[in-house]
Amino acid sequence: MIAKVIVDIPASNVNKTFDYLIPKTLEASAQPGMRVAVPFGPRKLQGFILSITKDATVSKLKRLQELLDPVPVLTSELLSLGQWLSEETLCFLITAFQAMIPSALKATYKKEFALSQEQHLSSLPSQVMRWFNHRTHIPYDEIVTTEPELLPVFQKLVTAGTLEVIYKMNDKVTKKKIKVVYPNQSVGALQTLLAALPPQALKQKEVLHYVMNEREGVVQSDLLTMFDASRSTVTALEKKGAVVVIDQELYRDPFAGREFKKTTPLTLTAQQEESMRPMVAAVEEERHETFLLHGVTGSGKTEVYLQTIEAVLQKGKEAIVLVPEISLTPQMVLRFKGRFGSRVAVMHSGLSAGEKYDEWRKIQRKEVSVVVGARSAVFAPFENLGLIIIDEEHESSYKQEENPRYHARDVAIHRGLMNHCPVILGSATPSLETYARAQKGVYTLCELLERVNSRELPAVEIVDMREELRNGNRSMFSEDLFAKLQDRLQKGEQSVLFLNRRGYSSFILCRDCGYVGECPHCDISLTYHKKHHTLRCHYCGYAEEMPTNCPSCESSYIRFFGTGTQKVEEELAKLLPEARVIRMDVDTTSRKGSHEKLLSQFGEGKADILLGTQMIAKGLDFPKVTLVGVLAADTMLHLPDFRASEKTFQLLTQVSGRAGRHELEGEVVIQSYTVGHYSIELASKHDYHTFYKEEMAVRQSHRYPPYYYLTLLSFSHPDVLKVVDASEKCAGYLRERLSERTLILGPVVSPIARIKDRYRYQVMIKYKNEPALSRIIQELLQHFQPLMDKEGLHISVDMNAQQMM
DNA sequence: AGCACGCCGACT
DNA sequence: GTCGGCGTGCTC
Repeated sequence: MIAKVIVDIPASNVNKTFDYLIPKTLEASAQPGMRVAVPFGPRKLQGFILSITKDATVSKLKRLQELLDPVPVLTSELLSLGQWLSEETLCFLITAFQAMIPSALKATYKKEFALSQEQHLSSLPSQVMRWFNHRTHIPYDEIVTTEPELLPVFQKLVTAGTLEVIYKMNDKVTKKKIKVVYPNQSVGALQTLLAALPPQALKQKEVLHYVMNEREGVVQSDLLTMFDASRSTVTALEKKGAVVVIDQELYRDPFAGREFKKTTPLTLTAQQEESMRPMVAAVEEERHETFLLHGVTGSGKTEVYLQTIEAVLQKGKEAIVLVPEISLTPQMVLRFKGRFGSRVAVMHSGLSAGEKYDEWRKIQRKEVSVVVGARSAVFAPFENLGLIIIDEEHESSYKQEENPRYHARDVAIHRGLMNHCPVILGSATPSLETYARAQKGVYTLCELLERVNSRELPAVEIVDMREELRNGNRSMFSEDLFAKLQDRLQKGEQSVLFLNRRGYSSFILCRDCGYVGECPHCDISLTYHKKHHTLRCHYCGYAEEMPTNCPSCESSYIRFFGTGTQKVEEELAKLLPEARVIRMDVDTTSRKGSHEKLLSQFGEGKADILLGTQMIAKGLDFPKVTLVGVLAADTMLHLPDFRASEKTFQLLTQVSGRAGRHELEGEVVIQSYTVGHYSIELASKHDYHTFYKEEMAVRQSHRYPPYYYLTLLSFSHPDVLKVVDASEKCAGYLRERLSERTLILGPVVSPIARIKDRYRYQVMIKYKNEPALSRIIQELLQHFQPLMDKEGLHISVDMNAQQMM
């Protein structure tokens, strides 16, 4: 039998299957979707079996070396989904498959030198022999980093046959194994065996006496500490056939030992009930349908999800819930764990690679029926999928900005289609694309326009900060906001202050000459890092000491413009010294679990003001919060992005929704320098529908999505002339082949003109109907392949660009 | 990706 | 005359 294998190299010339002979011994167990180790040239690589056939396309076959999984890691559905994904996003097959499995299953490769058979150390030159002191294998990398001039010597010894090169392949993360001791015979038989033990075998007696009643097994290390015994005691018992020791895979449960308060379904409002009915119907009928659940903040979308999932579980099926990374908070997880207990797996970036793997294994082994996770959880290997939910559907984090450049929403809908199951997109501020589709009837629109507690949405006041400045207020708090903060402080109520991080990033600036610290390799300003007192580049990792004097004019008035939040915190301390402030930003939440800790402190009333960035905009739900302040609403409005208005509207709406969710009434103050702007104006009125109409008109007149599709080609090269030349040629190539109604813009320089010493240009394609676009771009890539290989030109394609960078 | 094979300049 | 530069093409 022949296995068609796709190997672990993302390159166009190996983006196809290779045939391998399946050894007789593995024939029974080899299955499509398994990872395998295969010889590839002189190396040993990981690969995936795509299919198994009788005959091969080539004659000289190698045999596959090893099966790396007892059961396939890719289900047959995922195998075909990968195919689809690679066509849809124009990525290599291997890249699509790698995105579907936990990174712990990725292979790492190592090259080593070892002495050949029948060779003796003494035949080595002394400077090489030194390396073989106390070991038989010398890692290639070690020589490269410490004594690269010795490499040719090693190489020569290889050609001479004295040394050989060994290619090693390992899993990235070793599965945590634990030894468990089980009784190996009936209690009666063991009783006899126990009696027959020699009298001096005290430890064995004790241990066996204990183990024989533990049919569930005992962890060996526990057993040994319990009786102060050693490994040999257990081995002796094993030899006598009394017990058996089994290596068992151990789950690292990040929620181990945590109690989840069981919650029961809440009574639904009439609106919730009405929205849910068609969703449950689709679940019952196992029919694909995409729903847009448009519910204002606090309208109880989550409860609708939970009860729809309940219907899925009733049917014995499984559900995927996608949540944006940033709102995958413990609060959120608790709601799901509280309702479905141990039937839930949770996948988010806060988990270690090992923990992620363990959660994934729970899905694979059918130990859970619900997964709550960020973007990549859309690939959960369920085989009986009954529902996919995407919460906060509009969030940009659902788009992966590296290969494969997929949007989780598209993948979800495709999986829904394949599995005959409904997909629910939920949001208070749906993306224009989604809402437009709902309007057209492509998706079923369900609206929840009332909050569950019938509370009014909070009153929102917009403050013109230019006015404040004219009146001599140079602080970052308007008089109004400041007065309200004081008021809450007096009443013992809580406030949330929101600062948009962008535009406030922590660059350094010379106040004399205007010098801004920039990365020498990337056209981007350096970010100040407090912990190392260095300036670092976000893109390439370049770091330098924080200068004491301006590198350009020697002035000592060089200072960094603090992390925004830090600065606000300082000012708060000056103006409201009695206020207890909790600051949440990348600096204070980088440690594991600190995010959670800070929030629970705030929830317990240990602070009066929560000050933070994006990360506090979502999902927070604290009864005592009655004031929300947005310090600068328009910092992201001026970004070079046609979605800037939409993003501003979404953010302001989300933030406003944090106030007055319970008994106490809430109030919101938005400070802005662009008060007339419709996105700010309409967010303050909680008026999504008018915003939708206005923004749609703008999109139509500028020919942007959802009226046009948008594909972005990016080019990069160390030589600016080369990249301009290449991108012009590509634009020309496209102009010749695409229809006249399609717009091809550029090439223009990218918003970030240079990263890691490579100059960047881009070409934007706006189109309504271009059925052959994928094929044409594929041909373009083929056509320019020689240029990419020879000159080191990089071309990246984003078939559904969300960001212009 | 990594490696071997292959064709043109400065060296024992 | 050879060692070695990296351009080209292949890996089942």
